Amino acid sequence: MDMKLKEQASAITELTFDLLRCCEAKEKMFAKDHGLKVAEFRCLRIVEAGKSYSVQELATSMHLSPSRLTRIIDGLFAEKLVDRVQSIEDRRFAKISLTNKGQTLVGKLKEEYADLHGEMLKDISVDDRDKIYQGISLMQGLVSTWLVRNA
Amino acid sequence: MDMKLKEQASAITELTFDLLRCCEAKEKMFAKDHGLKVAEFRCLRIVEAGKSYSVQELATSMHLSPSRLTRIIDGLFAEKLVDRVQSIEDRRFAKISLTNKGQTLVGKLKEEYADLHGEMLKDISVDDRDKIYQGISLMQGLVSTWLVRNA
DNA sequence: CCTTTTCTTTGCTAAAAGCAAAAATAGTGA
DNA sequence: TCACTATTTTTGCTTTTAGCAAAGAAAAGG
Repeated sequence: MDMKLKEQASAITELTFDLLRCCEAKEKMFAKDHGLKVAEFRCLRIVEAGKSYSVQELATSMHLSPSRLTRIIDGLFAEKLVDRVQSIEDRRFAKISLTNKGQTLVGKLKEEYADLHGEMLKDISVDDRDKIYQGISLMQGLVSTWLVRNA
Repeated sequence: MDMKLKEQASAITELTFDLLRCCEAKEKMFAKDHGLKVAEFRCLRIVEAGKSYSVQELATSMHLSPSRLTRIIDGLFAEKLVDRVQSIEDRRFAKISLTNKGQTLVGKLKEEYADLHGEMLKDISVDDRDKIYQGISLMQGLVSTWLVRNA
């Protein structure tokens, strides 16, 4: 009865584990090729041009501690990729946003990172790409809600 | 024409990125709950009972440097989870294998880690689980071969 | 034998990350 | 008002993760 679940769970566990290792290696390569630390790349990748973020927001969406984020932002600030201003409404909050230089870089990063994936995906069928999308989408949703419940 | 590819690549890039962060958080929680460092958990997860591995083999399959592996194995050895003996045929090689204690632990780890995924997967249909499997399987293959070509 | 190659370890350094305490600010109840 | 509490971020410190380059040890070939 639950045998099927157990089997599928095992198989998915294994695959996800391998995928994770590969994707980490991939991220590391990409960041290095662009003169960024992995943490910086990961951070830049989630900030959108024009929006501003608190340290906490960034920490939460990156699954890291606020103190860790302060350090990552320090680095980006030093490279003039982000601005950091105190919020006027509540001066405890920082407002982190991309500088012009940051926007340009992030635009390029997103484009090139998508191109890299395009390169990987170009030789398979549209259908298979859709299977990848659906599968990962489902999985991402599950892991995400599991985390909320269990963290 | 290639518009479809570009779109799909972007979407998959984004999703994979999010999935990665979540799975890393998940691994970290799991390792911590079992009194292991993340690197130790990752290493234990790939060694099978009865088999023996060289440092290099482990390094390659974990996408890490041999020197890093030496240190991880040091830790596991200190906890008496693995044995490390010199190969008799070629004494440059180390032969890393699980101790009894290690086998017991790894058995438990694998079971519980699969259970954790079973927990996540239990409320969706067999069909959706299969979609996850297929999607991740395809993606893992692509990233893996991309890495071989580009590393 | 001597040189070269291969596998692992060691010493050192950098990057990644968290914890606990401090600092700054906001909010609140007496 | 003012003392106390809560929130947000930063700082100091430590741990974990990771790689590089050199050293050590063993094999392989000339």
